[in-house]
Amino acid sequence: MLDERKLAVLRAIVEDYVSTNEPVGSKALTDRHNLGVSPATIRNDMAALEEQGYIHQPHTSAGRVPTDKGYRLFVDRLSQIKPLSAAERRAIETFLAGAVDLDEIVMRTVRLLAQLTRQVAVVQYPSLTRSTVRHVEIVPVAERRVMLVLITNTGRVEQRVIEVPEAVADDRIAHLRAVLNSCLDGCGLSDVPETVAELPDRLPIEDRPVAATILSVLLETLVERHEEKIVFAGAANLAAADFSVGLREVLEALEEQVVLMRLLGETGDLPGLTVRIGSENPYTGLRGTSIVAAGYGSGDKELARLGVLGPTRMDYPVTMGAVRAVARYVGQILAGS
Amino acid sequence: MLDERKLAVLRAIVEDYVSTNEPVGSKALTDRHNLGVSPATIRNDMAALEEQGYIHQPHTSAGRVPTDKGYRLFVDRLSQIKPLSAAERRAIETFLAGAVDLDEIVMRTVRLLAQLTRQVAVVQYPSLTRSTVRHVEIVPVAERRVMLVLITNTGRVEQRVIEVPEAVADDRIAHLRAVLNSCLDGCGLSDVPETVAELPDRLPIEDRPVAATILSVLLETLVERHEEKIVFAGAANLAAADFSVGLREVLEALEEQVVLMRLLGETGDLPGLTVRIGSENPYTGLRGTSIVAAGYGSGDKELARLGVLGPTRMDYPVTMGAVRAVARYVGQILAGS
DNA sequence: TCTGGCACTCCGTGTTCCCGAGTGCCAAGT
DNA sequence: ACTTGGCACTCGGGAACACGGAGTGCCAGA
Repeated sequence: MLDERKLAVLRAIVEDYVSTNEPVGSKALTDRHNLGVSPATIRNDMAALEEQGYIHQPHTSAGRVPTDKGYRLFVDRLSQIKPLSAAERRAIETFLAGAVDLDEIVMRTVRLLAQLTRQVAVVQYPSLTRSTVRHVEIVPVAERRVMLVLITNTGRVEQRVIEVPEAVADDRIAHLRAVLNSCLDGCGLSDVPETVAELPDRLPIEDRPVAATILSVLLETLVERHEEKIVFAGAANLAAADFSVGLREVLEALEEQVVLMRLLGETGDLPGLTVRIGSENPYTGLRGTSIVAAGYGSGDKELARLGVLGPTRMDYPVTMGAVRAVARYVGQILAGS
Repeated sequence: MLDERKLAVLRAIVEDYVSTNEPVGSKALTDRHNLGVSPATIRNDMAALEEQGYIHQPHTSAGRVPTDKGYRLFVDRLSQIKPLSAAERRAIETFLAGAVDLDEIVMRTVRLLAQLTRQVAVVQYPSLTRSTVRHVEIVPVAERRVMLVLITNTGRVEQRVIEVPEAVADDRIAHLRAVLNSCLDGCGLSDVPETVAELPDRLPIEDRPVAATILSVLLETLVERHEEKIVFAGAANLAAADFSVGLREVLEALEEQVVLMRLLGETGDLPGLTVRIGSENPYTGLRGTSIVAAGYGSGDKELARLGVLGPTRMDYPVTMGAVRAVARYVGQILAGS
């Protein structure tokens, strides 16, 4: 049904269209790729490809343009992820290595990815729920106020100011802190509620009200932040691409955390690398855009996701290479810090 | 030179042009505003205004459009800041009140401002150097690693992982923490270097190398963050405005922290409220845009700035009202937290 | 100093026309 | 059974053109 040559034609169409941004005709194809056959033959193949929905012509007497289905086939079977050049890899390393805290790692990552791919980059903060507790700190800041600081193994820091029901002496705070830490050190965040459940019973009775208040805030912190934080960068690249129409919608989608979450979120077929092409993606305002996303994390567990968003007409092999590489490096950085 | 009526004409031109986005002619003016004179008279006034550079006609036989100089006069002398409606004020309060930490306050503020003005909002994080130390925490995280956490009175938290030259027992850490806090509590961040300078001398000699390491990181943290953090939101509003040309440049400027800093930074004439119109602003890519900015802070000292950026053709009275109001509310929230 | 009248200037829109790229199909060739 | 060259056809997009209308500047009169 789709012999070898038809696939080659499709591949050539995608490549040419991506690089020229103009519908590609049979003549141009035989000129730029040596397919060894005449334009007429190509036309027959193109008719077949169109018949099956892989390409489409905007008007009679125009060249062909790949459809979403065509891109899909291209990504799945006709292309190979293009690794980064050594120079690019070095650039990534040096650029990311300079970051001093989590905020900066994320910030640098998203900028790097935007610059590397010349598209909009999106990075999700490492998930709280999948990381583990490194330290819990309780700090008195006023007579009846304490600050709770939670530090995770990914370097994330959460803090809350808590009103406690009564003034508490410093040594009692210190004791509570010690107990908490001995319980929670290394504990997965999703296991915290369980671990903490019967903790008040092990405390002197007079400390229980305070402890309960603090613990409830701690638990709240965990669930509240389950809706993750996401940042993006490179919006200027959108304007550069000929996004004349729909730019508005795309920008709006980018500012909706929820939409972004869903785009990055649902994981795909390839191990770790998800490509969602045009109409495949769940949000109607993004019909004309594709998403290339990957999970990242320290070690083997996926902490969060990152990716880029660009016009359907993007250079998939290069983009996929960049996303995969950046995801790996960020993982390493997080593991090492 | 500019009598009362000419000013009225200028005001009318600005108002009409802002609302219709089309060059406004003498006929339209007499129709929409009752100026009590005929179109011919208006034409004479317009000729005078053009002569002096307040308005400009794109082509012969087109209406007039305000120049930057015209907008400037309008802002300075012809308009009054328009206060928000009660409903809007309530909306601000409830929206900002829900924030739990500094990140969220800033995030909500920038979104709120974008939504309120339908333009791009820009918010600078409260300056570290102008705030004071609320607490310093030193937390051992591994054999030879400690985490330094600095909490300021604005709720900002900075943390750094530090490699120390030798393993340090917990009680020595605790002692160092106590000393640090007793020195620094309430200390203005800019005074920290001085305050801390001779601190190692007051410690047991064996603690000094460790203390020195930690202190140097602490000082580094202070200066590093002097280049402030800035966020923006509402880019979609740019696309909605008819920014057909230059959108690219504007988006690029928005992603350049440095440019944003300068835009917000230099404070202007009105107490706390800066308006920079079109070519008045320092960055060439932003020729077609105006910035309305204000300082905000808890109490009377200005911690940082916020503002909006939009086309020169913006509704200045309303925008200025919104910016001023939001700045005030954020100040209150920060003071109260 | 204001006003009505008048000739003039262009912008934007709509129309028409034409060129060229690209197609589909067919008949002939391998 | 494919492939190929030839050919008529289609249609989009740019150039040329005309025209209506909004707006102007200027002048003479009130």
